[in-house]
Amino acid sequence: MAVKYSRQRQMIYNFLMTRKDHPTADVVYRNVRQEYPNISLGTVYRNLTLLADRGEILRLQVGDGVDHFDADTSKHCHFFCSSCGAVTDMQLDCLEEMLAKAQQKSQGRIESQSTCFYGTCEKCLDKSMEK
Amino acid sequence: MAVKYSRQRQMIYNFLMTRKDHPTADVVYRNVRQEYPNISLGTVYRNLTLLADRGEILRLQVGDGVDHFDADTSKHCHFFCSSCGAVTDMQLDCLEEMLAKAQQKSQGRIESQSTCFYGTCEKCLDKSMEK
DNA sequence: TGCAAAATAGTAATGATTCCTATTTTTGAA
DNA sequence: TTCAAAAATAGGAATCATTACTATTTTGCA
Repeated sequence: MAVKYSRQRQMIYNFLMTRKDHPTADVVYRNVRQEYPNISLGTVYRNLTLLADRGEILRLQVGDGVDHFDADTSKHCHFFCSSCGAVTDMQLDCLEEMLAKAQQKSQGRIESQSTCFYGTCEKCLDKSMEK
Repeated sequence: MAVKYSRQRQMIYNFLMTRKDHPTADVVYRNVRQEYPNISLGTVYRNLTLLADRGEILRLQVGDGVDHFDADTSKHCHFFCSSCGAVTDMQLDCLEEMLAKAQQKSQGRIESQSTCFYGTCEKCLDKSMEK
């Protein structure tokens, strides 16, 4: 099943590259539709899954019941604000080391890792101060 | 909304304590039903959510589309085998340190962390060797 | 250019989880 | 112990993110 080019997939990927807020499939759909009005939601889902399966993007699950997508496939962590639902990047330099340690401890083969921190983001902290 | 005792919740929690394989709500339901035949699936979901919200159990999302639950709330990581779907525990000693580093880097308040490794477990590696 | 493989749009189906409501259980106080 | 308010339950309906289906269109190689 060789992958063939499609304008829709290109637009989905391009859109994802412009965003650092880890949009959901529905957000991708609503945005791409502005430029390409009759793209279908199914196409968005199918292509996000295809891109994720091929390792070109990341699928994130942060616990809000919806999958998020990230065009940045470099090793990094995420932070989920349980107050506003924002998903942000976090760079931590110990990830390589952590993966190595895990591989040592495991009898299986470890291929990837995902870390998410939970709490309240700066903006939401400030807002709760104001009250 | 004070929490009142219920036999159903007690059985759900007791069952979860006996298991180290991080069962899903449906697995909890099917097992608890053996001893308490007319418990309802909604009750299982409601209580798992209540227990998780109160921090007495953990809700895990490993990417298979279903939530898993863990009665072990101590700091540890998980490993998800993408071949058989098993979820196992992994002890890594760098978690405290990692949380501290993350808190340093973040302007927000970090409350918890979740790490999952992905790959193929020992059993599945062995099976694929046999062929 | 012609054609098989792949992709799409649009819609229906799935399935985990949540919601709803009448009834039952729990628990603190009289 | 009895009573009543608050909380919980069973059972079923509803939700909603995601996937599956199918007729049609697009892609890309020979």
